[in-house]
Amino acid sequence: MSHAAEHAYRTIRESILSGEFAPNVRLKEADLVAQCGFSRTPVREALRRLASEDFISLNRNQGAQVKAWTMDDINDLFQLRALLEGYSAARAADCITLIQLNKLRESIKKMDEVLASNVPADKKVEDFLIHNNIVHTSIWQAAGSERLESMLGRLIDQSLVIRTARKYSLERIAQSHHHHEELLKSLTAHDAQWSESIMRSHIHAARDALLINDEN
Amino acid sequence: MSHAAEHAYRTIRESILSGEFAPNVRLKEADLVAQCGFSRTPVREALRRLASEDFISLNRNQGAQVKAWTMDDINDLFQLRALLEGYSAARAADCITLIQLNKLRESIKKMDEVLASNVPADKKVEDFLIHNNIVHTSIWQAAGSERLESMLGRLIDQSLVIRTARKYSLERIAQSHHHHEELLKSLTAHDAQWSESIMRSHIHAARDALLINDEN
DNA sequence: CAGCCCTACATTGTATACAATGCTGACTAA
DNA sequence: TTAGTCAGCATTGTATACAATGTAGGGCTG
Repeated sequence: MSHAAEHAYRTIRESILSGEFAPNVRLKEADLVAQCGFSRTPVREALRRLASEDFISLNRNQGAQVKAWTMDDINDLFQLRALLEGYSAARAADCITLIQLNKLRESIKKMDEVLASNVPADKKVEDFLIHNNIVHTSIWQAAGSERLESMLGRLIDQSLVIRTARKYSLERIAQSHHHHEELLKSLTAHDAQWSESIMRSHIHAARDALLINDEN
Repeated sequence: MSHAAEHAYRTIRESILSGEFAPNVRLKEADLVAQCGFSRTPVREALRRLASEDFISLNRNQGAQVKAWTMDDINDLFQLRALLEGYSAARAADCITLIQLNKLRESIKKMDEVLASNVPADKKVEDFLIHNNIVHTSIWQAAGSERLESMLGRLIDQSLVIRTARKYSLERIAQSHHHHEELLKSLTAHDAQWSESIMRSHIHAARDALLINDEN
């Protein structure tokens, strides 16, 4: 994607993720042009891409609208994530290399350090999520399917929409961390079934955490 | 998608599927404009969409190139299809309605008629594939997840690229038809595991058929 | 003669003007 | 009063001109 279009894409996407553009709000090209400073062409390109990634819906001659998610959508999303991430873990178990395992171990160690560190809880959560993300993408890569990787990437992106403004408790994160450690064991043992099961649990637990938070 | 852009999209897509645009061929905007009669704007929009659907790859300032598929890609594609279509069948088994079951029965009956009819083999195969497609999409719908539906839609579209110029033998199609009949039974019984298993077999058999053909 | 740079061209990226479309609200007729 | 129609406007769709970028080929230099 070219420079202006890429920039427009990121800008609009961030505005949706941050909640600035609320669900069901209509996005007019002219406004977006004013906001990000490029002409309509790259803005339109960004909108098409956002539509293909399910952030917005486009209706002919009626412009773009930020998508609203129902509880069913969220459940659906996590069920599919559980299925695909589980599959990804199983495949990774079969063919993960020592180098990849070491990288994984490294990231998990960093999470340990983050949890043990003496920084504010918010910062802790933020840092943790960064390494969490690395762990997951590393496993996708180890699974060795670009197609699977891109499908999962999209699903994760979509779940970011939901996560906005949610708080993760430190207890939840500690649980999540235990999953990671078990995952490292199962992958080291090259045990596909074990890896798949623990990964599925991990995703289901994440969904549970979100839905619990939602009731606050 | 708007009229001109939609038309350009279909035109280019058909040219790729038919093999007119061979793998690794570079697609220049100017040529495509000449071919489909619209201006560059809708053609560019079509190219972006085709890229997001993995038909082509785009490099900044270097235009579009038709994607080439390796044997690994094909295997990957069908593995993911087996996983997702299996999941879709399992979900459908849980919640399929009598009306949906009747529609399915109807399509399968039509396939029966096609197989029993006295038309040329080519025409038979073509008609069969149309109803085959209806059966699959009906099951996705019954599964009740739009996200799953759209993911499967993309995977199927991609497998069309491979199918180009392949011949399906009537024996293979008959086998496929047996799967459909068994699937109807398992769904009628609301048996999720059975439905998932038979669907997975169905997809794996389809892959096998393609790869066998490839060796001719 | 080989390697590098530099220019000209081919191609894509961006801006903007113009066309087409759908919506809103006022006016008319039953 | 209300339903329907039509004009004007707001907005998106398309075409095209211009800018930026990458590439190829020739000439220069060591």
